[in-house]
Amino acid sequence: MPNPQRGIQEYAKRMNAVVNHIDLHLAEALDLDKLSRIAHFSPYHFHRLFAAWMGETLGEYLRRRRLEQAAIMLAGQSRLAVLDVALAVGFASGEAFARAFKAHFGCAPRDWQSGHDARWRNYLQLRQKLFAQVSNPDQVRPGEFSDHVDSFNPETEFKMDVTIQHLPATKIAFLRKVGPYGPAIAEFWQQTFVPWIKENQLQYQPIFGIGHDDPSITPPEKCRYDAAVAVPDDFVATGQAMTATLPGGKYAVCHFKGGVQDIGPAWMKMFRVWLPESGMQYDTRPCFEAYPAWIDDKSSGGIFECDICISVKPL
DNA sequence: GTCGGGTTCCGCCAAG
DNA sequence: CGCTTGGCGGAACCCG
Repeated sequence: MPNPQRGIQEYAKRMNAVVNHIDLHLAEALDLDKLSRIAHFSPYHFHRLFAAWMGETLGEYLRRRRLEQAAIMLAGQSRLAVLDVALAVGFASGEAFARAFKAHFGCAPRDWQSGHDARWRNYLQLRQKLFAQVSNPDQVRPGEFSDHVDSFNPETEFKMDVTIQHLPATKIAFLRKVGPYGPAIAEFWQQTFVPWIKENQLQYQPIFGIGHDDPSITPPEKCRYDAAVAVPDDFVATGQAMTATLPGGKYAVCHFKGGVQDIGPAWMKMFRVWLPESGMQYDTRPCFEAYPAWIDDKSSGGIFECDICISVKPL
């Protein structure tokens, strides 16, 4: 009779297909009927399974994803029209969007947008002050930068010299972690992902860390992270692993070298400082960190290198 | 896997 | 002028 382990993997595969489809087609009309067909379940059965699997109903998840995408777009592009953002994330009217946004984030879309704009203008001014005082670092009072984004390690080389690259689509196998970003990610690599890629003889393939959510917007316990490795087209996933295709297309690529505590702030800087000034806008394809291949002593001393890749499209 | 009913929330019109 | 809020009918969702 059927193996229960197989059953769980089959459910995971179907649920994952739906979640993937939602992220890639956020702007389209996605109702229960359509998504349940993708999952190969009947609508009503699917609804229950999804809620049990994800900890929120399909409707709640879909609305949350749309609002979070919108929040990212608004925070990064201060001149984007609210209505355009609403349509881009799949709301069919600006009114419904404004209401849902306020209910979720506690403020109107426009206030969120201008608030972020003001915060980051302020941040840029403080940063210029810091650079002006670089010959006399003692004059920078401790606590002047209270926000976590300012905790750059001097060892860190992060110059934001960004190039726009056209990356090819890549077949990947990945292990997903849902939970707070930060130290838990490093632990996840060491204890779960690295053993898995070694078992599968994949340690010399390009690898990727895919952060699907912005931790300043998505609740920490809902943040999704994929540790991924490039695989052949005919690769069959083993264990908890899933396969997917990393979409090709335009990415803003920037090299990072530094401590694990600085990678988060580097992402923030890219999104909130570089992106608004770039003439590009964030696209809904996933963003990721790219590593040429696994190196055993990669994180020795806490210093590592990677390329930060942000999916973009012209304004 | 299916059905039905209560409820929420969307989408349109209008005004602030 | 674009965005937000309020009212309202109806569709979609949610859950027993």
